[in-house]
Amino acid sequence: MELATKYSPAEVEAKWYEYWTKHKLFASKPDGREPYTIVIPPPNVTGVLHMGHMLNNTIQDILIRKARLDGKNACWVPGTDHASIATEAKVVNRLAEQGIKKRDLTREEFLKHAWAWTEEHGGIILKQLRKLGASCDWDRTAFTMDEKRSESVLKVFCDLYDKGLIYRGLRMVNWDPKAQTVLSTEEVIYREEKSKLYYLKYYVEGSSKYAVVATTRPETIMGDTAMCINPKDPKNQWLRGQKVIVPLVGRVIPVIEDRYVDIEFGTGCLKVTPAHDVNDYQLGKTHNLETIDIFNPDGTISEQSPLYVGMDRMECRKQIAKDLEAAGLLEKVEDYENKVGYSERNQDTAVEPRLCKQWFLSMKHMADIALPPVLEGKLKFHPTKYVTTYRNWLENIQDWCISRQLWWGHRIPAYFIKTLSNSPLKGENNDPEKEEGERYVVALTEEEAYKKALEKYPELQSLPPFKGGPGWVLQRDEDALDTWFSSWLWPISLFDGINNPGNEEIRYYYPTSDLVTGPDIIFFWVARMIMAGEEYMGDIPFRNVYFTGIVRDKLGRKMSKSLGNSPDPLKLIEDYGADGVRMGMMLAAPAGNDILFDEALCQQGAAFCNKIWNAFRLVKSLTPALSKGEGETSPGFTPPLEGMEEAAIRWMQAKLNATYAEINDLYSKYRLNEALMSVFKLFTDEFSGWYLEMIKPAYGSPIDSKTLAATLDIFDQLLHIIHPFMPFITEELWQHIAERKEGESLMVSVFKTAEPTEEDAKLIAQVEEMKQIVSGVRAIRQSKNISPREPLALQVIGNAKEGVTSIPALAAIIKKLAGLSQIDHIAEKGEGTQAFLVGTDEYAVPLGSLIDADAEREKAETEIKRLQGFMAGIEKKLQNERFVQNAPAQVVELERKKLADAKSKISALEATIKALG
RNA sequence: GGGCGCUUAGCUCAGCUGGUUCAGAGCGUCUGCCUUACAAGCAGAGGGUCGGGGGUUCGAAUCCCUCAGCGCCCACCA
Repeated sequence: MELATKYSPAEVEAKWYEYWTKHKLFASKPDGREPYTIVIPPPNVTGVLHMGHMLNNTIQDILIRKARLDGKNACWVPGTDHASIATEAKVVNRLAEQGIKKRDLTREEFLKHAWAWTEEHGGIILKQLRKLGASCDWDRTAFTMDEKRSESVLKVFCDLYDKGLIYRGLRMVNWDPKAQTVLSTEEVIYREEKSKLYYLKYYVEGSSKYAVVATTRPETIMGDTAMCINPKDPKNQWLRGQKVIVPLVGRVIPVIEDRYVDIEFGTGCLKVTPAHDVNDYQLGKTHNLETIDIFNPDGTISEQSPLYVGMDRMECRKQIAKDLEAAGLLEKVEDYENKVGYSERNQDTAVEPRLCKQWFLSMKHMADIALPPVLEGKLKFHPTKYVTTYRNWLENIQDWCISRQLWWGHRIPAYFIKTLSNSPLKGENNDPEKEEGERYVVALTEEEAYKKALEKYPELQSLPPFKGGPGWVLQRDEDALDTWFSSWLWPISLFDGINNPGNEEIRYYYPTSDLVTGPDIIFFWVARMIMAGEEYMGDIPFRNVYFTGIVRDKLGRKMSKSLGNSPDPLKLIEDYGADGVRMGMMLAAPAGNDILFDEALCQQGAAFCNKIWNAFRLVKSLTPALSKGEGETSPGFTPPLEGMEEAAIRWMQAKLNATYAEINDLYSKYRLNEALMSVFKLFTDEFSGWYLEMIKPAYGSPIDSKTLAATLDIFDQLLHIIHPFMPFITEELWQHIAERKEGESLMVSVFKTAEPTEEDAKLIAQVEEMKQIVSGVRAIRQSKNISPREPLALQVIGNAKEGVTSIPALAAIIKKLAGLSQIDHIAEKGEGTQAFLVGTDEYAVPLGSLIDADAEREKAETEIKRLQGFMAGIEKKLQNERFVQNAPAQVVELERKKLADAKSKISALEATIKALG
């Protein structure tokens, strides 16, 4: 079979992905093996693959594939998230393009469009993951809004309500005027912003004097219902008990006093707008102030305001500044930096504090159960620094606002009781801005809701009938739940653990093994999954969380559409192959740090594939001859010398075992980039650079069949080690190195190496020494411009004869790799040789007239000087009594050895100078 | 305003509880090679005193203090 000198990934990757899928090799079912489970962080159902996903899923795939090779029952569950705000926004936009407004549609009509959109775009991202090689158990693909997951969500809502943990309350919440929904505190991101500080004049009623108030939001003056000063503020004492006039508006408001006001800020006067600021709301409550809501839900000025009705809040700010100026009510405007909250999903929309009634989950209990497993280390974070972040958040937790004014999502299973007759129930009140008087029940079905309603409100039975039926009906809450209220159940709901507690799957797969995700969703998702896990399973949802970094470009900038610095993942795969891209990602990804992505790294990945490919071509080209002792029948066969091949094989196996032990350790610490680097060096340097050169027969000659078999075996092991990182090329070559039955795969062939032994370590050390001798000779060739083909002799000087050249097999390898005609052991080196040291052993290559005596002498002298300085340092140390007394004996002994070594090196160098004449 | 983390070779990063992996790796750079697996390659070389300062210690990249710079998270100062 002819193999091209370059590896071309495209066909190979498509072929093997199909093969794996066809034979269901990613599938997992509970069995007797140890489970290894990962649940995918579900990407947005209508999302498109970006570099963050690439990194995240490459890591998950590496872990899953490693677990498979370790013989575990690996199960990677894929799925998508309905992403209520983001998806609803996309659907709204699309409808807008068609000239359809959301508010003109019924809920059912809108949802039809949303599902159509989901089906059209849904799952594209999962298809893209296949290109990357992701070995998910696709038959398990789930969606946060599919039947099982939806049922789980509603059940949990009802359960938590019954436990008294979910409540409905009137609160100051964060309102997104664009999406027109509330957000949780976590969904608001604050950005430092250049803005203006406006100084407004508030005239004292019936006086020509005025107070000045500094504000960043002049457009809220229509909602002012007080001015506040600090009672201890001397400069504002004159305002005590006065009434002031809101500029432009003309409303007269009282001056109140509260220690909350910062005397130092601005003029020490604060305008109080209870409807539009969290602190002002508190003040309003304390001081019994009126609340005037001057905004509509879309951020325009409401009818409640005497001025600017219908104008957008941002427009209004500009206009009001002009009008204040014109009216002489604006004292000055200063530049100012402040933090403005934006919606996490609509990053161009400033969030508005707004008072309204929402559903909340009480978090105290959740924090209490979620904190211990992480603090006690039962659940581990990698890197550990996030434990502090986690703890901080949980210890200062706020209740979770879980309702959203959206249709795309899980509709809240709460039913309001609406009276129909002319005689409503006493105290009935469905005003969203009033706390009291609401009647509702929470139930899984409407039928159940009726029953519960009658139980909870027996007075309903006495309500006069309406049009022949009961005098009341149930009206289901229009709102949907926060997306994260479904994702927090993910590790449980994927195995149907809410609907079918204790089923076989949940018992087998839960707790899952590792979660791989970004630190940006530690609160949104990770913490809440731990809460749900503890609440519903009484156990952690996963044992380890590996937090990845953010993918940035090579200049350290975040990848963004506007910068155009985000490569298209699929294009990358096309250009470098999935294996190449995977390696490129991983090389750039130190555990827990941001990754600076550089396409050149994919290049390196692709080059490594090529290296593997060509090493394979060499191995494949070797033709076996009979083994030693079986005769030498093949023409041109050179029998192995002094056990050279045996030594090479033993060494390579030892090196492989030792490296794999190291790699396993790195995996356990999630230092995957370092593991990959080890794999890379093992293959490139040790196997290709040294081992293959050791066993490679002369051109056209056959190879001893035992050596070939051993080499194939080593190659097989290397493929196993590389496979998690580069699944495609390894599978391709694995199929070529032996006869395989249809359905077999490298991916599921369990692999283990032997424990490294002391003898292994000794052999490895000997070969390291040997390599240095070879490199020493090569360096001489390089400096003297001697062709590798020209044979040289090597002199082993004096005691160096006890080194590795005394081992025939290693000496034979040295001869082969250094291109030597002979190795001589001599007592003292003669003239015309160039020497080099390996440790304290001295070697020399006779070069005759090629030697530049002056240059050599100078080099030796410089080195002697350096060594003398080195010795002086050590001697000083050894003369220091406190060192000798206090330092461990080992350390002192070591210093003595260093000294002795330096001495012997110097005498060797002196001999060199002498020999130069 | 609190908290966390970072600063080591041109770049990206390893260096755990202080002393043989102590100054490392990969990439890049330079030099020489089209050597019959691979020029997406091979061989060889150069390069940092570990952000600044101080301290502890026989001994500090490693521990402590301090200054400077950078990054992230949290927090209602208009």
